[in-house]
Amino acid sequence: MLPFHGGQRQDVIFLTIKEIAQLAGVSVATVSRTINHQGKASPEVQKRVWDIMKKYDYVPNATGRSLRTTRTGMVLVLLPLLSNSFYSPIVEGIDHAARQQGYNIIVATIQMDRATEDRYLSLVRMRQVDGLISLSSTLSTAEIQAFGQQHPFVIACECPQDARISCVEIDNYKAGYDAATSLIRRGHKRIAMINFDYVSLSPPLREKGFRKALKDAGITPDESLILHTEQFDIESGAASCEKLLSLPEPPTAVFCYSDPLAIGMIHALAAHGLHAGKDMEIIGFDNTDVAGVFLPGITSVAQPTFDIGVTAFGLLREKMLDLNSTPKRVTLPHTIVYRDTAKEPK
Amino acid sequence: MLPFHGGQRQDVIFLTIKEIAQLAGVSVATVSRTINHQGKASPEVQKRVWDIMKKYDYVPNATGRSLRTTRTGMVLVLLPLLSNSFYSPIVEGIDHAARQQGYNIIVATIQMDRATEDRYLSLVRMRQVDGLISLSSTLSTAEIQAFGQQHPFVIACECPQDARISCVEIDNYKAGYDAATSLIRRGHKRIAMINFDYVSLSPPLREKGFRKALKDAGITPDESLILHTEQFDIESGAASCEKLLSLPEPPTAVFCYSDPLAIGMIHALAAHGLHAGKDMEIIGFDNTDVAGVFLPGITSVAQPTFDIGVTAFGLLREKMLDLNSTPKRVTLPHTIVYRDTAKEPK
DNA sequence: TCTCTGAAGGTAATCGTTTTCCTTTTTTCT
DNA sequence: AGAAAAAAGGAAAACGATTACCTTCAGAGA
Repeated sequence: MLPFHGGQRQDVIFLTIKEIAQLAGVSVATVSRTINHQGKASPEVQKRVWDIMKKYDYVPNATGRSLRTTRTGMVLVLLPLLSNSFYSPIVEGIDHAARQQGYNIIVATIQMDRATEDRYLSLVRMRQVDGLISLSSTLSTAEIQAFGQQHPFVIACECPQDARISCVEIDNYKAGYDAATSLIRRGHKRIAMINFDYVSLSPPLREKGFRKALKDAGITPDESLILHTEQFDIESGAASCEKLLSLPEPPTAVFCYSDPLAIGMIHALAAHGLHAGKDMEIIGFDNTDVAGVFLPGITSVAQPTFDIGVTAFGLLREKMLDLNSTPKRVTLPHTIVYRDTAKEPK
Repeated sequence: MLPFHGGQRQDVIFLTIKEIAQLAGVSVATVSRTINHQGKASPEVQKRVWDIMKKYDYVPNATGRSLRTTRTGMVLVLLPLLSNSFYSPIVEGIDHAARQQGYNIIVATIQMDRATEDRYLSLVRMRQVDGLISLSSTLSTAEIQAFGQQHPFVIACECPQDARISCVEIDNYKAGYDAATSLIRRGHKRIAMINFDYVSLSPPLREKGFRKALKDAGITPDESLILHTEQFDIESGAASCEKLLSLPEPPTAVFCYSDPLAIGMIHALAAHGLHAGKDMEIIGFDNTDVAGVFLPGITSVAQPTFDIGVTAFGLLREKMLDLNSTPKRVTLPHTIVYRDTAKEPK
């Protein structure tokens, strides 16, 4: 628990509802009711109050209001980091939905650091915000569930299977299956996967789907073609590419866990005088904006990011209205955006 | 002014300081003083209070606290949009500095929409946050100044020349001068500039610096080589490139207002079978993360983003401590990061 | 004329803290 | 030992809104 050293703002004068009431010659109740459009006051009185408020540039104090109503109108969104264009449209979706219900969202990054995450979780506990949407958490399943029991809390994109909490995500198993199938239908037989190996939930699911697709097509997965990296960044992609190229029989297509991995692949191929899309087909994941901008354009599995955001807020809203409502689990459909590095089959 | 419909959170029970006091057999004053490390209570009493708080998982209510102290410990950061990697490190810098002073930052995007911006400005007016750092505003100079007089408010990156308000930015004139000079020293004589033409403050400054560098080198700026675009995106870059290539005597080097413009140039060159860095040298701006990732690597003018963030919070802190302190204007140094599209001179 | 109803509006309690005064007890100094 | 000072802790007044409850008054219906 942090100490709190109050530093006042005594330097600027501003009016309270009491003074507005005095100036308008009515009671504070009437002013409050006027502000909140609760009728009760006659039109003439309301007009007088509005005029005074405008004249003196009155703005109600959010803190006083929140204390009384036990609601702040703010929702916290936690991201791992800001500089990942995958999250932006999700946040926009949340914001869009929140705004329609009169909420403001605030965004904070946890930098995948537990202490930082705790600092922001305590904003919820202290009721400085009304609810929380987390796009990536360092919490254990048990902790997630416990927190969700105490506060409106929704998870997007990385939902623990067994936590009783509202969440929204794509079907990662199916996404892996679809990506592999797409490459198979292009005629590839030796297909690699570069997977992310951190304690994260989606990688094993995508890999399972990937393997199943191969088996369904009568291809036995070659373990030397399934690599795991500790980061999903460009360097890891390049390193993995080198490994694959040094095999006696390199793959002709690769499914990457992320777009940066795909970019690393392309870099490494270029260093060998090879071209992604011609000498090797590549599919990335998340359809981040660089995928559409890169040369060559990167084929990528796209998540319905904006909808994920909208849905997440909807789920949170239910929880804010009734904390005891039963948690919902929503799955949204993904797509594959075909560009240069892997053409559309057929 | 928005009405406010209180929706209660009656469903979950939690303790107040009063109940903690009762359970510990002390007064609320003692509990409060213990929480805030204000001494006064004996060590034994303090321990008893901490134990009770831990046992019952007590967390002080931020709203009650804020109402009394007139401070929320939150600072609002306004961005144009989230999906621009230029802003991320600035926000990280702000966050870093804020954290050291016990503040939390919250990020919101204004989507370059006045109504949206107003909604967030009213968070400041309602005192739901203690201060505001804006990385891009749709407000007029007069409005900016007025707001800065009433609330702690700092601007970063795009500071109106004549507003009396604290701000931090680079020297855009010098940045334009340096970029041009770099190309001149590489031996180029026909140097183009693709500038941004929106009501923004930095474009004319950078252009002035660009022109001055040419003149200082004895080169008369060729007006057909100085283009203005309404967006600073990839499409505009490609379109501008086409224009330049269709000239009787195309330039051999280009200075772009942004990295996306540079990427557009590269795309268009590639479409003509030309290579950026070989057939034409290109310098972008902001050193966004795609610049380092792209093939070829994009040479770009880099702003000291993290430091801009740290400095911005420092300036805001001064204003939060004393709203009447005289505004400061800070200029930080830029650099040029050389990659493939324009080699370092000499 | 009398009662009843609804509208208009005021009074004061309340939300959960922090902090200003107090009072009481203990320690220190002479 | 006695006075002064310091330490420990409590009671209650803020902070600025919302709202439950009450009062007054005008008009309707009998």
